[in-house]
Amino acid sequence: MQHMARLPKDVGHAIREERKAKKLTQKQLADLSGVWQETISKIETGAANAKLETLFDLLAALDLEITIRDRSKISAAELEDIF
Amino acid sequence: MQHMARLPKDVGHAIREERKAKKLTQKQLADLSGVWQETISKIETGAANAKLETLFDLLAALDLEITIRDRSKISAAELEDIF
DNA sequence: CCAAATTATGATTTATAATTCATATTGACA
DNA sequence: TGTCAATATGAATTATAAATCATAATTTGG
Repeated sequence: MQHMARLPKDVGHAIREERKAKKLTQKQLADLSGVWQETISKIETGAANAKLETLFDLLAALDLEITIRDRSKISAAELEDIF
Repeated sequence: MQHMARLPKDVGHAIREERKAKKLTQKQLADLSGVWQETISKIETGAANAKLETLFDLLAALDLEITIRDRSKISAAELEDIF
């Protein structure tokens, strides 16, 4: 799955979905990433405005990365249909 | 162009390239985004670990967005060749 | 090469994220 | 529905990003 994000809360949603897809609890992700469970909770619920380093720590633990691109590009949903 | 990012400094490089591609100075981007020129400089040179809100302010001003996806997906370079 | 524009750096202050601890709330399921 | 696991919340402290100002260094065009 691919997640488009334009606001911090979009990132929280993506993290939560990917964590659940990998069947991890917040505590397990905390142990894998070095980020506290409480911090993960706040990021996932949108109550936080994380730093990039924190985000990348979480993405690395979930084997994810981000790409930066024009908003006009083909949508994630369309890409999913192709690949 | 599409930029893959796994570390904060990758984000700085992407911002700088996209700003230059759009022929904007740091000051102009500052005025567009509400982020200070000094802050943009520090992010672009990798001397900063920005917050998500700051990143999204810059991306919006540059008409960019991010996507979050598995690291194993087809590479940005390959996608570029297709679209 | 000079001058102006652009970018970078450093210090200080202010705002806020992350950590830490404690505990409350919610969710899963026997 | 009672219990344990999982998640959320809140307070206090610590760490650090952003804002702000000043100015130095670098780049660019004439």
